[in-house]
Amino acid sequence: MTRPLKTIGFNDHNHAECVAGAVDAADTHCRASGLKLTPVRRQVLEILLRKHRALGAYEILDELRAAGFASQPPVAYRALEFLTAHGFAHRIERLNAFVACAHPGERHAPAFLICTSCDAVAETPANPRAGALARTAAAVGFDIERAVVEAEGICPNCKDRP
Amino acid sequence: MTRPLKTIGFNDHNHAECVAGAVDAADTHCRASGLKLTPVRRQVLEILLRKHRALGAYEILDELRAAGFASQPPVAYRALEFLTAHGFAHRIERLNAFVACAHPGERHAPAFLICTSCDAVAETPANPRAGALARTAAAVGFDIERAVVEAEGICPNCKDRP
DNA sequence: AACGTACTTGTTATATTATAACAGTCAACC
DNA sequence: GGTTGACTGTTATAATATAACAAGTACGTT
Repeated sequence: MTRPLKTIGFNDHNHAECVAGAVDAADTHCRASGLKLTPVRRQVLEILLRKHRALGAYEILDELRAAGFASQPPVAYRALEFLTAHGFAHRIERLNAFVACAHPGERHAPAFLICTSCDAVAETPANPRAGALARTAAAVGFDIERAVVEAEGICPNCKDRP
Repeated sequence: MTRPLKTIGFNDHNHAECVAGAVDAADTHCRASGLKLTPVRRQVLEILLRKHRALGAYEILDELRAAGFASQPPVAYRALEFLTAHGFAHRIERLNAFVACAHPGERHAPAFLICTSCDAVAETPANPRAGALARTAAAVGFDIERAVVEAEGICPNCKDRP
């Protein structure tokens, strides 16, 4: 039995397993779609998954360097472009940072909960076609193609232990 | 008689009047609240209102320079900090840019429609406490303090004249 | 008027985030 | 086995943002 309300990112879990599983899933998806999960890309995905929070491009670059990869900015940015383009990671506009995707593979419209106390970022599905904004947009004739939805606040863990 | 559906930012209007009115409103609000709408701040607000789109800090800086003000980055950033802190302007995270507020004065939670074709930005009221994201947050015990909601797409003007 | 205080501005320097441009590498395909 | 296209490495630089401190200004108090 699953606990859906706990699956959006603020709960404890077996992290090694979670990382390996997500990398495997990305691997499988790439194979199936003719995409190349090259060593740099895989490494960046693994870094994001392991840190399990939003990382700036230059933090990722430091980790890449530590892992023996090239460490010039374009290396990180190109890997991140690949990962975000194919839904394996997302950019958090508010933080100029990146997180591994919680629901990789499927095309989806994510929304994020950002804890301002511990910097944790949780992803949750959004529906750009529902809600007041979608109705407003429709009413004025604006066609929404993509939406950035990032809520900042205090996560349950930080609330419990202030 | 007003046309409420047309008031969110994509319509034509008497722009000189709209700028002057908004600056006056800010002026009045500042006087009433003990805030200082200093020359630089007023000028930045006027620049934002006149351009009527999202402007980067360095674009604003160029305009400030043209108007005879100091032109080092902190000058612009400080004015923008004042204007955004008091609700006379908003930061658009997606664009690293700023827009004049469409509903200055009142404390409010704005959402934005950003046209990817003509760069127009329209503001519309959002309610962070309604909607699916708010329910998800409540369900997991996340307290939302602030939300970034920025939809990108094609505005009615660009749709009509492609 | 003289003073103190809080805030605002001007300025220098630098940090942080991101991309352009081009040369070299590699794997897949014909 | 050569061509092609994608990926990587590297240099350089662009774009966005802030720290730190000196100097000026408004304003209430004496």
